[in-house]
Order: sequence, then structure tokens, then C-alpha cells
Amino acid sequence: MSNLTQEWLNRTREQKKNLELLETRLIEESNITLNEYYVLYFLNISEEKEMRLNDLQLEIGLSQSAMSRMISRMENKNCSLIERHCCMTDRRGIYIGITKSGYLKLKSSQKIVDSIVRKF
Amino acid sequence: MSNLTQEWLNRTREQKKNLELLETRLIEESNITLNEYYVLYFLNISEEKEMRLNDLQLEIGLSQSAMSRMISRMENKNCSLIERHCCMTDRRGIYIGITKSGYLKLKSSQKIVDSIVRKF
DNA sequence: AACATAAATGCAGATGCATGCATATTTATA
DNA sequence: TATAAATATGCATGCATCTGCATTTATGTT
Repeated sequence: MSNLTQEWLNRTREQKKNLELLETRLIEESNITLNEYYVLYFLNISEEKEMRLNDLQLEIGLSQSAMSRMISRMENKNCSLIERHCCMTDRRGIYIGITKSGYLKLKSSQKIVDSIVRKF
Repeated sequence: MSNLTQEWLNRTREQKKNLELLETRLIEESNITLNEYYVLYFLNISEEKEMRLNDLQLEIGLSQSAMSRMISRMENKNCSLIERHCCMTDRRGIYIGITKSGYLKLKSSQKIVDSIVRKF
């Protein structure tokens, strides 16, 4: 007879441990948070190299308000990685674009992420 | 060629989705949070049916301060599930014990948790 | 005009870090 | 040996951060 709670706990702990390791190393070695890395990652694979805040939110899995603030923090902290411009066809929306230095940061961070995640 | 970031993201999203579902259902149907369930779970499998705050913290994976506050909230919200008594041999420490009604709550919650986790 | 949508913001909850406080344990020394 | 000083440990608390929910504001759509 197996213990489902215990199995669940084991998986949860493993995931949490991995997550913390990844986040710590990324901050130490690349000076960006995991969410910030995700932003760069999704912006870069997007067709236009820019996304609506709304769409980024769905990919990253944050609430709308958390996403809005996350981008604000990211701009304040490292203003050169992304850039914000308003959407001409719908003036309610904004676009977040990845810059050249954002792209370079993504590439260096991705090496770190890959090297860590490979071992999970 | 595989994309490690994308694989990691997929796993992360799956885990997050599961976690949110479990927590939501547990609150709805049993009126306790997942962390509160874990507290009851670990207290019940402990030999003495009580644990030091310190040891609970290690099992549950919260910081010491978060654990301290979590137990406080739990006492205030549902004072009958657990009880706190001071440790006679070391007056710095406290013991958290599970009560009879805590045990009953654990059993009913465990049914819910198991039924959900089984599907993950 | 009424309703829908994108983003910003006020607010409250949960967390971690740093620190404080009380108590235990170890070490130094009279 | 006795005891004073230094250090370690268990928990609580102040504070800052990040989050989600509810609401607001500006703009679009019907």
C-alpha cells in the first residue's frame, strides 16, 4: 500500500529544491530572477520580438497585476534589457520588446539555466 | 535538439497547476491550507504525536519565521486542531501537538488529498 | 449609451532575511 | 571546583518583497 501524500510531498520537495537552486544560481551568476529570464525567453521566441503584457502574463503564469509590477521592477532595475512602447492600434495596450542587450543577457543566462536544468 | 528551458517550463507549469488545484480544493472542501494539512500529517506520523517547531519547519520546508507565523495563524483560525505546550527540558523550545479533532480533520482531508493527487 | 478589455494601483496575505530576546551550553579563569 | 563570560540555539518580530484580488482608469467595441 502506497502513501499518496508522501509521494506528493517527495515530488513537491524535489521541485522546490530545484527551483530554489535555479533561482539562486541565476541571480548569483546572471543577476536576473527566474521570472525575468522567462520574460527574455518568451520575448525572444516571439515572432516580432515583442509581446503584449497580457500575453506575457499568460505564458509566465503570473496574475495580471503581478506581471504589471514585475515588468516595472525589471525596467527600473535593468532598464536596458527590455523596452516598453505603446500599441498604436490599441492605445490601452503596451508592448514589451527585447533589446540587443536583453538578447545578450538571455544568451548568457540560457547557458547557465541549461547547465543547471540538465542535471535535474 | 531539445530545448531544456522549454522542458523545464513545462514541468514547472504542470507542478504549479497541480499545486493550485490541490490547494484550492483542500480549502474549499476541508477549510485548511496545504501547509496546515502538512502540519497535521507530520504531527500524526511522529512517534509522540507532537513535534518541535524547529523540526516541523525542516519537514515542511518553510523558513523558521514563516513556520512560526504559520502555526500562529493556524491556532488563531482553528484553535482546536493543534495545541502548543512548552518543552520542560528546554524552556526555549515549544511542542506542537495534534488534538483529537486535528486527527479527525487530518483523516477527512487525507481522503480529499489522496483522491486529487492520485490523478496527477 | 452600455459593456468589454488592457493595464495600473490600493490593499492585504505569506514569505524570507535580519534581528531581538530568552535560555542552554561551552569555555575561560579565579 | 565554582562561576563568569562567550557562544549557540529556539522562537518571535520588524521590515521589505512578491503575490493575488478587487477596483480604477483609459480606451475600444457593439
